[in-house]
Amino acid sequence: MPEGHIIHRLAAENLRAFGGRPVRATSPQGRFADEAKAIDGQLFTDAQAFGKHLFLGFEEGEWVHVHLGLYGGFTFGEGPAPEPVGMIRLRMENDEGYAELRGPNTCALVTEAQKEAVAARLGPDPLRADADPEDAWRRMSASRTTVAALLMDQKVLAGVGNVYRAEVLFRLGIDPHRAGRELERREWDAIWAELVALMREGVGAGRIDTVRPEHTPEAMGRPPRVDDHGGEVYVYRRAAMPCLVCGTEVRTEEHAARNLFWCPSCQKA
DNA sequence: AGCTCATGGCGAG
DNA sequence: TCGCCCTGAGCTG
Repeated sequence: MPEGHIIHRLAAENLRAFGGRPVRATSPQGRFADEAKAIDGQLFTDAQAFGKHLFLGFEEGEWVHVHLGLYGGFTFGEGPAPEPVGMIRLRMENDEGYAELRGPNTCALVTEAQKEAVAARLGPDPLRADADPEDAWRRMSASRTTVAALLMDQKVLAGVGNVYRAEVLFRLGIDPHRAGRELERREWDAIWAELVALMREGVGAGRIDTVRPEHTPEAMGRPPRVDDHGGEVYVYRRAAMPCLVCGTEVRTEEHAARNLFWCPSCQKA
């Protein structure tokens, strides 16, 4: 259940667990059996993240391309891997430990060229050092689509999902329904800066926390609340609850087939 | 046992 | 914009 911060974290975790050593690969579920056999026993050479896309590199030059989708996930364990439970698309093991991949939207063996093609069609990723926010601004500032939809469009920005988009717009007091072309340059600069800071923090924490110290439930004298996603947030999945800043009921609506959350009072046009 | 929901994305029309 | 794909948890009955 991942936005970009989790994918970058997984790249580091896979590299730490398997990097520079041979890895045993299997597909207990069977749906990745031929590909797992092809990489079985190779050196695990690299792990890279581009937005929500994860690439695991192997010595013969191919990559395992993973996209977790809505509910895919990795788990890591120490020691020998236990009997498979449930649908394990890919399991990797070495003498120290193992990793299991379940429910990915994508799990495919690809060439270097295919990997580059995936990276090329993505917008800048706030978590990557080589990201150029100007690419995103060009698309944003030319579009009649809403800022809410643009922030989730991976061709515009890579790695931002439903939680970060809701929280960044809240923190900057921006109405999600405004068109991209109506954004001011300074507002875009602030959005990018917030994404870089919040997502970096998310990589370290492994969860999304966006509430400023002065607005935490403790500071405000409210009962603590942590959502199922595991972080402390202003509006994401807080529909009909009081805004942590102004007390107005947080609103929700379906917006381009995803749930959008915002405070109608703090986020005005 | 069956439904509903979830931090995502693709292709068809 | 819709339907569909991936899987498991947390309900309801």
